[in-house]
Amino acid sequence: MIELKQQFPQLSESCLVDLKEAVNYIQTKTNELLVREGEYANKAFFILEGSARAYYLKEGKDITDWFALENDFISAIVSFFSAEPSPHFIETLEPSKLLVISKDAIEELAIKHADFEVLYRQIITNTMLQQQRRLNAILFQRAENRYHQMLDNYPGITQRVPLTHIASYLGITLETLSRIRGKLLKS
Amino acid sequence: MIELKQQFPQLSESCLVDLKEAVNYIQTKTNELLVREGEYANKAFFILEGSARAYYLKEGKDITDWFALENDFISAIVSFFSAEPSPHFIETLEPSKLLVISKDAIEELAIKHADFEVLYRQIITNTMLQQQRRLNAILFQRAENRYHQMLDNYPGITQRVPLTHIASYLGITLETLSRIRGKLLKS
DNA sequence: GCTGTCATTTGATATAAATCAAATTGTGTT
DNA sequence: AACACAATTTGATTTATATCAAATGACAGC
Repeated sequence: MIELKQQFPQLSESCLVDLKEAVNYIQTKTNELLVREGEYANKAFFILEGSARAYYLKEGKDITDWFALENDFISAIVSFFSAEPSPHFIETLEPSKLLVISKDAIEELAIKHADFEVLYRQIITNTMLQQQRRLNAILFQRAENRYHQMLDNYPGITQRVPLTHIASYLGITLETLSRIRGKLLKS
Repeated sequence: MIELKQQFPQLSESCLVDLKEAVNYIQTKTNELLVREGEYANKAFFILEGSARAYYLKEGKDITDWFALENDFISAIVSFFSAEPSPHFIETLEPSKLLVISKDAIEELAIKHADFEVLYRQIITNTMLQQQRRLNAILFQRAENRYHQMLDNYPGITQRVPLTHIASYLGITLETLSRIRGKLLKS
């Protein structure tokens, strides 16, 4: 409870009480699957500690679609929001502590508590805006700039996450990323 | 009123009454600016007839970021949702009939009417999912496939919108698009 | 401390698409 | 119809990044 209050100070007491009822707390090791491809992934995860990624397999290749670090939400958004089987897997990238909440519970909370509804809408909106930025980066920036931008947004990510995942997230190959990093060292 | 009811059959009568109060009806010619760069673009537009695009100027180049046809919403999403000055312009692409509604009015309606709130959240969610698809297309599909996908999603768009805009939306140059179209004719 | 496996780097070549430049087609206006 | 101007096509060359292939580095388990 105290924890939730710190994480979501904008929520009212009564909302926090109901939220506490609705969430489950779990702990994981590295590389534990939270969502599998094909599932109806009606759960969202909030990362208290550790990290996770959403990814999918495209012609056998593992493509990271989303990273989440501390205080981020992560879900298999396609399945979560459109109630289709998930194209995404979600896995932890480090030993992690997570809160889990079902979509039904979220919708209930949103109906009952206006402040929760605002938060929910904000999270969706922020996700959309972040995708907007990512789209922009991929359309109009060189691989090198995208990598630097990523370092700005997630400092230290290269120490926490294998480079393959970072490369596929940036839409480049592992080799290209390696060359970019190599060039950086010299200058 | 009758019009609104047809456009939004999921909304309750009382909500439709308030919505009617909140919207303005406007008619435009081709290439009329609805939003200018730098504005605080706190308006959303619903297209009854015609079409519009959101675009921005990137190093002098005109980049289309979003198309809207009949029954689509369009807004300068960055400014609309984050209350920053808009990087986007919005202009009509054909003579159009539009509904205009302010963000404040939307927020009020969302507080007062749960059904409107659901609709609002759905629109944001759909925008996010569409961006997800677009990102995917740009990351993993050839220019040629992206063009065909666009034709599937917006049949007849090439007759309604200059190719430059379609090219920049797809993240390719006008010349490349022209070659793709040329190749298509031969096969 | 060695060994095997996975992660990363480095190298050579191929390719989709960009860029630069010019030609052609289309369109609206007096 | 003739003109100007915008939209589109076509051509030659360049470039960023992918792909294929091999070498090196790092680290977990014996």
